Amino acid sequence: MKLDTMKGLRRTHYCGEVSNDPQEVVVCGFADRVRDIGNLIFINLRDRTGIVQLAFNDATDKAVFEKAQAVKSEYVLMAKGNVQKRESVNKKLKTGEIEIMVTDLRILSKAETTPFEVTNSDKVNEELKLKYRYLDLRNPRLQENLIKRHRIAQVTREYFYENGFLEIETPMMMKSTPEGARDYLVPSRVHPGKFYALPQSPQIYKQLLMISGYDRYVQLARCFRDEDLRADRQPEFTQVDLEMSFVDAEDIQSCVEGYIARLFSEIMGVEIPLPLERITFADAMNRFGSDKPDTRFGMEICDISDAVKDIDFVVFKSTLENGGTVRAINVKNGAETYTRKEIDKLVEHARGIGAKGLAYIRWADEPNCSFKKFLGEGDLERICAAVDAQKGDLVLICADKNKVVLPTLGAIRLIAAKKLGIIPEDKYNFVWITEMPFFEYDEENDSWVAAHHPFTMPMEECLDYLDSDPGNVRAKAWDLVLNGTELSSGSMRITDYELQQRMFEALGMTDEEIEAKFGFLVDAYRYAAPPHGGMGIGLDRLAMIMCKADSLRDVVAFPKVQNASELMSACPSEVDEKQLEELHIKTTVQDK
RNA sequence: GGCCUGGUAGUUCAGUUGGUUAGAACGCUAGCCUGUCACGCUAGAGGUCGUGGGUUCGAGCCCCAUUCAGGUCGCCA
Repeated sequence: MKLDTMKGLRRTHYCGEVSNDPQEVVVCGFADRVRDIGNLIFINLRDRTGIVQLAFNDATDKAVFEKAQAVKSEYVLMAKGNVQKRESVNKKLKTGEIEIMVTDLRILSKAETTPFEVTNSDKVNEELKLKYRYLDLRNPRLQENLIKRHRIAQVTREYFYENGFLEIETPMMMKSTPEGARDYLVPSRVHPGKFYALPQSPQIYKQLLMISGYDRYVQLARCFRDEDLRADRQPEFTQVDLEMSFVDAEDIQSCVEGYIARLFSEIMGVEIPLPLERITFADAMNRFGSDKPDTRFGMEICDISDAVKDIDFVVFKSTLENGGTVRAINVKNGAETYTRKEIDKLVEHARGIGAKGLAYIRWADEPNCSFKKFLGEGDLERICAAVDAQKGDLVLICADKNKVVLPTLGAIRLIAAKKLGIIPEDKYNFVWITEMPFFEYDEENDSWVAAHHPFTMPMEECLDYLDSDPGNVRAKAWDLVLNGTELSSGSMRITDYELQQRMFEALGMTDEEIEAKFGFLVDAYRYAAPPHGGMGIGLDRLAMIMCKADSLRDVVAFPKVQNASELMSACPSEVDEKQLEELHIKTTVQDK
C-alpha cells in the first residue's frame, strides 16, 4: 500500500485540545486503539497532549471508511473532519464528549506490530522497554513525566533569572581531579597519553566565575560519575548548579528555599511553608540514624542506655563498658504485623548492615522480651517508659558503637514504616541538614579525607582543633533532603589562601600534590575572591519525586541500565582499531 | 566485588511428586458485526522453556556453571 502525504493539510489542533464546538479540524498523531465494529470504525488518535476519537461510517463515506479499515495500532495518521457530539460520552477522556467524523484520512507511516503494547506497558519487562525506548517514550505516562521535567527546567530558569543569576556554560572537557567519584575520561589525540575528564560537577569553574566577578551564576549542568548505578543514580545526570558572591549560608539557603517553594507551587500546586526545617547533622543522626532523614513520620531513635544500665545482659553491659550505647525505636502498633518470623527478617537485615543483632520487646497481649531472663525488677517498665511503649507496640533495640547503632536503627526504621504503611504519600518534608562533618575517616587508607570537597569552609569555632580532633570539625556545608532523599548539597568556600593551605595540609596533601591537582585554582585565590558559596541541586531526583516515580529511568529520556550501558543503542561499544591508534591507545586482547 | 529476586508464545503469567501433544489472557492473522471506547463473537498462527553442561529410562521442574535484567551493600569528595 502506498503511503499518503500531508499535502494540502495542516494541523489545526493537538488531539487533546480539540474543543467541543462544531468545527472542521485537522489532527495528527498515532493510532492508539482501533475498534472496527462492522460498518463503523473508531480510532483513538493519540499525540503528546492526549487522545481524540476519529469516527468512520461506511454509509457516509465509503472511500474513507475503506482506508480506515487498513489502519493498525501505532500507524501515523493525519485526519481532516468535523467535530460532532458523541452518542455516548466517554468520561475518561478530556475530549470524551466529541469525536471527529473524518472526511480525509492520510496514512503517513505504517508500523510493524510493536514488541509490546505502547499504552499498556506498565508490567512489561524493563529490558525490552529500554531496548525499544523510542516506543516506550510514546507512553502517556512517560510523556507526562518528560513534559513535567521540561516545566521544572523552565520554572528553574525563570526563578534564577528573576533573581539576578547569569546562566554561564562551563566546559564538558576538563582536567581530571581524582578526588571523589571516578571520572569518565576522554583521551586526547593531540597530546598522546593525556586525558580530559567529563565534569563530575562544574564546582571548580563556578568558583572561578565568582573570582571573576560574575556574582550570581546558575547552570542546568550535565554531570558525570563513573560509579555503580541505583534506582536513584545514573552515571550522567543534571544538576541545577549555582554559586553566589557576597552571601552567607543563610542567604543561599533562603534563595534555594524560594526556588523550591516556587517550583512546588507552580508545578504541583503544593504550598511549601518557609523557612524549611533545619536539623544539624549530629541531631539527624541521633534522631533518625541518617544524614538524609525521612521526617514524614516519627519513630525516632531513643537512647535507652540509662534504662538498661543495670540489666545483667552481657550484650548491653559490654557495649556500655566499651563506649557504645543502647538505643531503640518504638514501632507503634507493630506487634501485630511483626510476628516472630517477621522480626527475624528484620534482625537478618540489621546484620547485613553491620549490627550484631537486635533485641526486642513485642507487646501483643503481654510484653514478650527477647532478653526476658536477664530482666530484674522494674527493668521492663523502665525501658517501655523510655520509649513510650504501650500494648500493641514493638520495641527494637540495638547495642553497639554509635557508628553501628544509628545507621542500623535508621534503616530498620524505614523498613518498618514502609511495612506498616504509615508514611504519608502526599507530604513533602524538606529539611536542611546543617553543620556537616568536614572530614571523613577513610578506613581503607587510614587517613582523613574531605567529606564534601577540600574548598569547603570549616566553621570558625572548629579551627582550633583542625589538627588535634579532625573528626569533630564541622563545615559550613549543608544538604537539602526531601522525604529521605538527598536532593542537594551546598557549602561556603574558603577564600583565604592561608586557610586553604591549612586545609590541604590537614588532608595530608603535599605541596606537589596541591600544585598538580589544584594549582590553578589555588593561584586564582591569590588575586582576591569575594566571599562565596553555592549549591548543586539534583534535577533528576527532584523530577522523580515530583512525578511520583520510583526510578530515575522514568524521568530521563534515554537512561542507562545497571551496568552503565544503554540498551537501545548498545553503548558503550567497541571502536575501530584506527580510532584507537589516533588516540594513542594500545588495544589489549582480553581472554574470554 | 558481595548478597537477594527473576528469565516459559510478541507481551503478562500458570505449569502439581520429574512422566503422553507445555496452557491461559492480551496482542497478532482471517472472517462476522451500525455507536464502540479494555467493543463483542468465531476460527487460526505463534514455543531452542535465557545459554552450556550434569543426574535420570525420562528434565520447563533436580544439580552445577554461565549470561542478561532488576533491587541492594560496598562505592557515589
